[in-house]
Amino acid sequence: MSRFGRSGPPPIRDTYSLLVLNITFRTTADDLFPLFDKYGEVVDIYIPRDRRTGDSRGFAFVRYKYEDEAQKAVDRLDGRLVDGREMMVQFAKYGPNAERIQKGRIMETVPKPRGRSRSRSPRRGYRDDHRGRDSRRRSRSRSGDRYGRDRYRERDHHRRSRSRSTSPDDYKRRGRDRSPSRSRSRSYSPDDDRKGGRDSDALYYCSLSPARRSTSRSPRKTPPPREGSPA
DNA sequence: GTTGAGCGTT
Repeated sequence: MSRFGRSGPPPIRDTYSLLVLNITFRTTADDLFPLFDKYGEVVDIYIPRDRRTGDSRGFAFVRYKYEDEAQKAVDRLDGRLVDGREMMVQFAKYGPNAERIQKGRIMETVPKPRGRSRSRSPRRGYRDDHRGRDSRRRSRSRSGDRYGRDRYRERDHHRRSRSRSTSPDDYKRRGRDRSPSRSRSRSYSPDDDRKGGRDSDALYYCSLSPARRSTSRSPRKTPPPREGSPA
């Protein structure tokens, strides 16, 4: 989901995507918005996050409306010091659906209603795209060993947790909680839970997290106790 | 609380 489009991501074919790399993990889209918006009309900004922790992966996607503005932003914002780190701005090479895009613009083979020429070549010349693509998608950092171990531990923990769930004790607790007749009689309705879930229209830039700066930029040291307590 | 090559919707 985009921060600028509540109705969904805007058409990427009409926008120029820029890839911003080397940004801090604390940098948000709102931090890049004023920087990129100054050099052109930013259509949308999206920063992929981790589904586990929810933190930024260290890069962002900025979409411009015009190519010249995007090029200018690349030339200007490339190497700009943001939050103490130089971010690298460059045109995106691949689209969200792994489409090949040039100069930030998708050059997908649009289904041109050219008559019978539509189904001429089923698939051909795509072998080059399949190679050299396995380097990524692994851990987001070179410390993947640590993450791999952590993930393994997490998996083990999850397995153990599930194993514990299947223990007679838990089973008994669960069996007591849910009645066999009730579980079948009553079915939860989505409206029951989400009733009154009013969307926040005032939520323009929900990425704004001033608390981040407050906690990070304001290393407020805890007030020392009245007396030195022995450790 | 950490890390740093890369390409996308929570």
